[in-house]
Amino acid sequence: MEKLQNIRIAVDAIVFGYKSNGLYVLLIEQQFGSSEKYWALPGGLVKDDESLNDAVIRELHEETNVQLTFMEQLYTFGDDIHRDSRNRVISVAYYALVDASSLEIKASTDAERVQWFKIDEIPPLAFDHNLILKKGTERLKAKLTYEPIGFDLLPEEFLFSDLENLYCTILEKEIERRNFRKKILSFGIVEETENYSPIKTGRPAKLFRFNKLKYKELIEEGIHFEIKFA
Amino acid sequence: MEKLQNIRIAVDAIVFGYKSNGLYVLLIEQQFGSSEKYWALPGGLVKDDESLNDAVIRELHEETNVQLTFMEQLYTFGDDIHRDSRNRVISVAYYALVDASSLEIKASTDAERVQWFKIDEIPPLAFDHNLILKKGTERLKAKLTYEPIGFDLLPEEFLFSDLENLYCTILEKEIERRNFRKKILSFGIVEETENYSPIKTGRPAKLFRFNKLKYKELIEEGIHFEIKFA
DNA sequence: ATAGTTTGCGTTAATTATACGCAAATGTAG
DNA sequence: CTACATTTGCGTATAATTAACGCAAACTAT
Repeated sequence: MEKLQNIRIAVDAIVFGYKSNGLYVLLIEQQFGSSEKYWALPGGLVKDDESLNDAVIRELHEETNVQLTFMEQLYTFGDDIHRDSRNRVISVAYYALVDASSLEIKASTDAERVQWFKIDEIPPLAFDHNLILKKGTERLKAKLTYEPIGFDLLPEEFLFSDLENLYCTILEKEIERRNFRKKILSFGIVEETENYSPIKTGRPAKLFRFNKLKYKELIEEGIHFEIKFA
Repeated sequence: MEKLQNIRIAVDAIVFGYKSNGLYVLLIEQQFGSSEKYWALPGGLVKDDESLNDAVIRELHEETNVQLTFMEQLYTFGDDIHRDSRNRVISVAYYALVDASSLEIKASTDAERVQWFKIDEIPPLAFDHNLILKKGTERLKAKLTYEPIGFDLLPEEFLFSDLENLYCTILEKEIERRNFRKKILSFGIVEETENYSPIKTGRPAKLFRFNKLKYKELIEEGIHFEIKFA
């Protein structure tokens, strides 16, 4: 007769948002026991009849109110047996992107407070969530260079300088503005709209849009999206 | 009062091996119920007090006898609630590499038979293991192009033509022999030994060795290993 | 000896990346 | 109204890398 496992399984999500001054992460404040409060990644236990994916979506909906533009499994954290001091919990971590420019977040009953934190100003988090976040940030950086997910952090229509700044700030690298533009345009996945930015400084700038369909077509044909820097 | 979860957690491992005529995977034959036998990836339930990593190592040791040269977490399969028809089981899949040229495998009590299968001759597997294997193969292909893990499939000392063939067969691409050699050597992570191959056809060939230490040094300095093909 | 095979080193042309130059189109300060 | 600061958008010269191929060296088998 097989002895039943005593391991719990949870999901946690890193929600990334970009604003012009940096990369942000959504954290919630949770109460532990009677007094201790900790900031933590949104997440919770998986239900018996629910897919991992659904579990993440449910937890995010319960605790925040974000409209995801991208989500992907990150890693499963189960090597540290005591990552949760109360029970053995294995966490399947996800990371997601949102357009933070058009976003309201809510604080529901589950989580007392929900707040954006700048990626380089993260407080000590519950469990091993700092570790999860580190891994997530590395993955985001890596992915940004070989898949066009930067657009998922921006509004539908955006300035080239926004895109450029996004790459600069997330990858922490300098970029040559003119070569960057040439490269992105050469892929043929970004098209200009007839709209102009309302910003009133310098030469008026066209707004651009990412053509996801076109990108998928080109992938079929075998193009290789890559943004490298010195 | 919190209701306990009724979800089991397992690990499964894809063990890749390379022989001169192709890429292979290690499968075990398992008995289900009274009559049905299925080939499956080695794996099993995680123990309460055991890390995920240890669980994989233990299962592989119990069921096979392989000496791993590389192992990494692949993906966690938990979206199909009925992937195991008996219970809800979430599987954390790993993939590993071995030098198959110097390898004996055993069949222990757990698994009746253990066998290498060529990657394009895989039978229908238990659970969703065909899906896991597909994802693992894609990951191996991708990783091969941006990290020097091909060496983990070869013996300590190898011929350049072996390395070249490995890349050709796994990535299913043609490569230009002379440019490939130049590229690999230009990274400075492969050094020639004073030994020669015992093969008695054509010009005698030097044996080469991968310098892992040197690779790590160069990574620190920021080199970017990449093998691309048309 | 001669043919067949694989290795090892090289050269050249094509492509891609890098580093800039500079005019256009606005707002703003004087 | 003019000069200036600012940001956009397009271009060009040069360096670096990649792709395509030539060919001799060093062996074995016949």
